[in-house]
Amino acid sequence: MHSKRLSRPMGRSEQLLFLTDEQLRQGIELMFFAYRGFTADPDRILENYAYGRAHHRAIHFINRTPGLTVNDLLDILGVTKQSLNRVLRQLVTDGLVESRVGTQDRRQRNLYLTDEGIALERELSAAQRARMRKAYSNAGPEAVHGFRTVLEQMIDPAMREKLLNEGGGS
Amino acid sequence: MHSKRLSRPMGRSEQLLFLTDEQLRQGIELMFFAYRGFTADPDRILENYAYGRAHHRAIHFINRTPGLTVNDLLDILGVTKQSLNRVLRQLVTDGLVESRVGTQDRRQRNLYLTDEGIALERELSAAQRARMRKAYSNAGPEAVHGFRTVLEQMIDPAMREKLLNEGGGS
DNA sequence: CTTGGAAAGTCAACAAGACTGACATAAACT
DNA sequence: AGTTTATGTCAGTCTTGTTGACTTTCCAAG
Repeated sequence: MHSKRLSRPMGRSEQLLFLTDEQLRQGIELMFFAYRGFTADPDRILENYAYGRAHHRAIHFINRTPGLTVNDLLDILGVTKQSLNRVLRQLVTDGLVESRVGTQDRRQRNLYLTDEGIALERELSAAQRARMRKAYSNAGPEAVHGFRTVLEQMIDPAMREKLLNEGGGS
Repeated sequence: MHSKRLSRPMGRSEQLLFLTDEQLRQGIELMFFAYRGFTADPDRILENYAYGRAHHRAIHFINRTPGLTVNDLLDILGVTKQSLNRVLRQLVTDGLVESRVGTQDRRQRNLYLTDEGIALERELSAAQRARMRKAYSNAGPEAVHGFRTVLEQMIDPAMREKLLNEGGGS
């Protein structure tokens, strides 16, 4: 255990980390309320389009990695193909997502946002980034680093590896 | 780390915080994946009881504040009373929650966990605390402080006030 | 005291978005 | 040729949200 030293004197590591059940409970509730705040803005926007969080997630990751396959998206989102397919079909029908037959492997479908899809993605991510930016600014750079460090630890190990194999940590 | 160039000169705080869209996007995805990890353990446990996340939330907050009214819980959870009522009815029927008619105002119902309810709450929160404890330990005390600071900033202001009026600062 | 409105809670019906299972098609692999 | 893989679809179920209509209880104005 790599324990960072604090400026003030401390006892055992439990004390250092304030790992009482009460402290942990506060952390748990913080996650709950913060996640709700985090999704509030996009949820409001999506109501105007008769879409839901599922559509947002699909749009987000297609935007991040244009040309990814349905299977790639399935791995990221962790839902069933039937569930994803309903959402994807709507987005393709509505002209927000384009599904092109793969070039090397023609069983695959490569997914891309259309101009309209890009426009919605911008609207959604702008709102979410604004909230994130405000939270970061108010908290300060040291806090942001800690925020990221703890959150990374909370991700399921298998998923964390996948992310590191592409996103490239800071 | 590929640093993006901005079109305008950065203000001091922005420079410090690296608030590029790419950095913010990483924060957004971190929230998404971390929240999924955060709820994974309870979700697994709840399957054995044919309950869902909604039941977990109700149980959690009844345990935290025994005797709270349905309206109190409604304010915390931010769902409709009809939605909460279904969940609550199941829990009462199954003998995990007791609903006592209010003493001063008999329209109200004060909610308490039964021994069985307390047992399930323990099982769920033990799993969640274990994950939180591990994340905290791996990240270190300074990171934990930053984590809490940023998350607090992400909560909707109205909700944050409510929490401060009871939970007390760290 | 009565009455009318507001508040708390309940019942019923419906919708979004997860799930499973079965099956179809096309392409790739062996 | 036969099997596996990638994708898509149909049908049905479950959880958990929603709205609308309703009862019971409380309180306050007449």
